[in-house]
Amino acid sequence: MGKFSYDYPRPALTVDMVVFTLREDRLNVLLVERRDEPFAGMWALPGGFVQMEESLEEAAHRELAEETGVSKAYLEQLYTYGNPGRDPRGRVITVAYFALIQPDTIIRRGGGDDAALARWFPLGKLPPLAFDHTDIVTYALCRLRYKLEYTAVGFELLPDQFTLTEIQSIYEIILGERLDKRNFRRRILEANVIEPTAELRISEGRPARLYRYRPDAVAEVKARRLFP
Amino acid sequence: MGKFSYDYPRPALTVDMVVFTLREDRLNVLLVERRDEPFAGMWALPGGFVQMEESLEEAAHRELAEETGVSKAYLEQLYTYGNPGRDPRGRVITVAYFALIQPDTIIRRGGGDDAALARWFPLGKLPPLAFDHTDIVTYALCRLRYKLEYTAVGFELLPDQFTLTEIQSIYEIILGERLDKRNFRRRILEANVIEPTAELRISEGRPARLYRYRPDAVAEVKARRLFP
DNA sequence: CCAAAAGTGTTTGCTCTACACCCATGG
DNA sequence: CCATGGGTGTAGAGCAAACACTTTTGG
Repeated sequence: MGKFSYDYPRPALTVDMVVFTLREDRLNVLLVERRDEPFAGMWALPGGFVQMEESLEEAAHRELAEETGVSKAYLEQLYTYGNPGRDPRGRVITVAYFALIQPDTIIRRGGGDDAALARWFPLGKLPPLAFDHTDIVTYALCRLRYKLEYTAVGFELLPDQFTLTEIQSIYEIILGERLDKRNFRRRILEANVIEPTAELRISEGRPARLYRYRPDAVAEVKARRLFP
Repeated sequence: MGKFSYDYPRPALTVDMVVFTLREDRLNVLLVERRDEPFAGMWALPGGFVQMEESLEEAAHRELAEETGVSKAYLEQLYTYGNPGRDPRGRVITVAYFALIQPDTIIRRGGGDDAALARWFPLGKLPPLAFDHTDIVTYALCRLRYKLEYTAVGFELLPDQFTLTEIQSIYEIILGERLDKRNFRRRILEANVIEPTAELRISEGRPARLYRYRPDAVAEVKARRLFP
């Protein structure tokens, strides 16, 4: 490493978030409209500068809260993008995160001082994005699908209590394929990551047992893939 | 994202590499001895500052070449570490990479101007490391094992031609367990990632067929895990 | 009693694992 | 001909996939 000098010019450092949620049976991504150049008027991932006294994860949580009002979310570091030229104004490195939030979380559309208009877009109907953000979204989706098969991350997209049919439909939406009801139920119950509650959800048809995620469940599943 | 100002104070940005190779039937990590404070005299991961005109990956390749003379290596981004306080001199974010290089690659021990003494250490005999580098090595090993099961990354640790017994022992060393010879051979051949050459390796006992990695093989294996 | 969604087991095929002997060469 | 490492197949177990009907409630 040699002489460790601080006199070099430094790139700027930001965090950007790919925030997923479920709306109307589709996976959606949160985007904000840029007010300033470059790419003014285009949509972009929410994000911002990392402050000097906060960790990267804290920066991600803070930016998410500032721009959307969401204070609790599952966050995971995705990848760090640093090609020169990805920002026309100069050298900007961004640490990308992906976030999962529960449906019906209220998004504050343009609350904080740093906030622009924030909107959900269903995947597949994304507008052109600023910077290299389309690449980031593509990679985030790939990672989400991959993680879903090996971990219990799908529960982050559900409210605290949910029916088995609801969680199955989460998996079907994200993976983009239909799953067998009996096999799915058997596997998710054998995986021991959820437990039944005493309550039922009453709607049309026969009431459904409500389950909750077991907080003590191991996040990473060692054995073979859980799902599908 | 709001007002995109460049007047904020900026953290410094480095890349650090966890370079793995095989030596004497053990997985080894390359470390350099620090000459300057802080942690002068301690061992650390090779790495250095990202220049303004190079990508992160280019920076990693350049630092690896400068400090070790190694110009060709498999490189993959691992994780970005940015806790305030990880460097006592100020805010330094590091993008960690892991690298795999073929055995018997000659390491230049202190060639370039930026180079300190570089040495291989077998895993399990690592000295205390500077900064948070022990965490980084631990995570890199975890990721290497994980990737080995789902991808064909193990070939990066082998010379261009190799015998089936040699690649099996790579897997055994990294995974830390013995594998069944027949099952291993069947699976690796069915995976279609290697092809036989016309040559044999002659040593003690019956000569062994040499194989080579198929460059057109898909790196990520979609189906079930390949190995073990 | 009808519509709507919840809930429930078994059979079949396939994949993974365990396991032992013969082969080719050099000395 | 002996020592050394290379190379090969099969049987059994466990896991995953396909598949259809009964149950409970509200209207």
